Amino acid sequence: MNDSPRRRELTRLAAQLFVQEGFDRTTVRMLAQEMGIKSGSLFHHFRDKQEILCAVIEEGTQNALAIAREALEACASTPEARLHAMARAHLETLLTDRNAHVVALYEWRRLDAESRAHLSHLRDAYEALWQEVVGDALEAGLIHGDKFLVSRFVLGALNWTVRWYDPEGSRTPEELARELIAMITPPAR
Amino acid sequence: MNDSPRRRELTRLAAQLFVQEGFDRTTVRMLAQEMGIKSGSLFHHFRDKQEILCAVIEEGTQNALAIAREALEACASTPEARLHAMARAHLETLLTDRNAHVVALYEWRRLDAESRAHLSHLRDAYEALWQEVVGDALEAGLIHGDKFLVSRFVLGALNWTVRWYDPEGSRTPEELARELIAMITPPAR
DNA sequence: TGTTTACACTAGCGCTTGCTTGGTTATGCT
DNA sequence: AGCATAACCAAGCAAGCGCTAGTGTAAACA
Repeated sequence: MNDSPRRRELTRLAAQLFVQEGFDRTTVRMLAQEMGIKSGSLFHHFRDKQEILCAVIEEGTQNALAIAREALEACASTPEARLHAMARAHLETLLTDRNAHVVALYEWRRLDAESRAHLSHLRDAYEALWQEVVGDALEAGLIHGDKFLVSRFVLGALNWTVRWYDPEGSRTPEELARELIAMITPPAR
Repeated sequence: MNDSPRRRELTRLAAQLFVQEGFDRTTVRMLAQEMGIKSGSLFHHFRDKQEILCAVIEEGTQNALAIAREALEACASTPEARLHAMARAHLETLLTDRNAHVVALYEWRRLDAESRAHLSHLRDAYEALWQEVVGDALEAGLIHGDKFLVSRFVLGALNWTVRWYDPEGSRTPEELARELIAMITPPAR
């Protein structure tokens, strides 16, 4: 019941369906068909439908966390570079792992109590990373305001992009990140 | 089938249930019970379940639009005052009409094609208002960046507040609006 | 060679869903 | 008084839901 390569693949397919139809409207039969098996076979890989949702969100969040940490290690250590790296990493995960993140954003409330508690820790770790980077930028005088408030405003702006951002359009995540950081930092430095 | 006072009341109750349970998990029987009638009677007021969702979102959006327009008329005509008035109005609607807005944010995709088309116009009108105010602030040199991009970033930051903002907490919408505007405007003016 | 393990199948149980039907009661106008 | 209309109810249909039980099969291991 733990994670096999097959389960990974199924989780990816499930994420896609959850985005298209929403969690509640996605039936186990639809999931099974998309996976090329019968509905009964699905419960060999997942205990119940809830566990599929949990798996989708967990993988998405874990990827986001990993990518953010890599980005921080790879970039320069100036507060501005770190801020930019975080924003860019966030936007890139939002694209490469789009389905999982849309599910995490829109179907969070369908999680039962224990799944939610488990995943909350992951999400909190990610937000703590943001607060750390934002805090450093504040101390350096790069931006101004309250650490938690700024973190939340920025995360909101970034997450909202899934509503309007078109990957086929002219802007890259790199540019988008730069424009966001430019918006909250004074023009003359 | 059009809007009676009773229908208004029912719409308000529906919004509350949709927030608690989500649209798909809210059954017509739950709706009816909350309204103090039997499930069959529900279809005297609404053609089908979809129409209830549509009514909830329509009223929320129309209120937001009205309140934003009032706020703009009531405030000073400087770009900064107008920006602040819009942010504050948005946060206040998000509070007073919280249920309807949460539904609009999270259950938008459950709308069928025609409802969505109808409501898109309302939403576009609201966003156009923001773009106008942001555009003026840009021309006045108050903020910098792209008109559409800034509008979307700001709207994202504001809408995200429904995830974390606690009305019982120490911050008022007024303060929150001020802090957001401060974040995107250079400190020295 | 015999046994285990992983994965899939068929069949269907018990329950809930949105919505309809056909009829009853309350309100208010003429 | 007579009538129209709005609001409601009890009962239930057809479809679909998540999930279970029991079985088959092919590869991996002893």
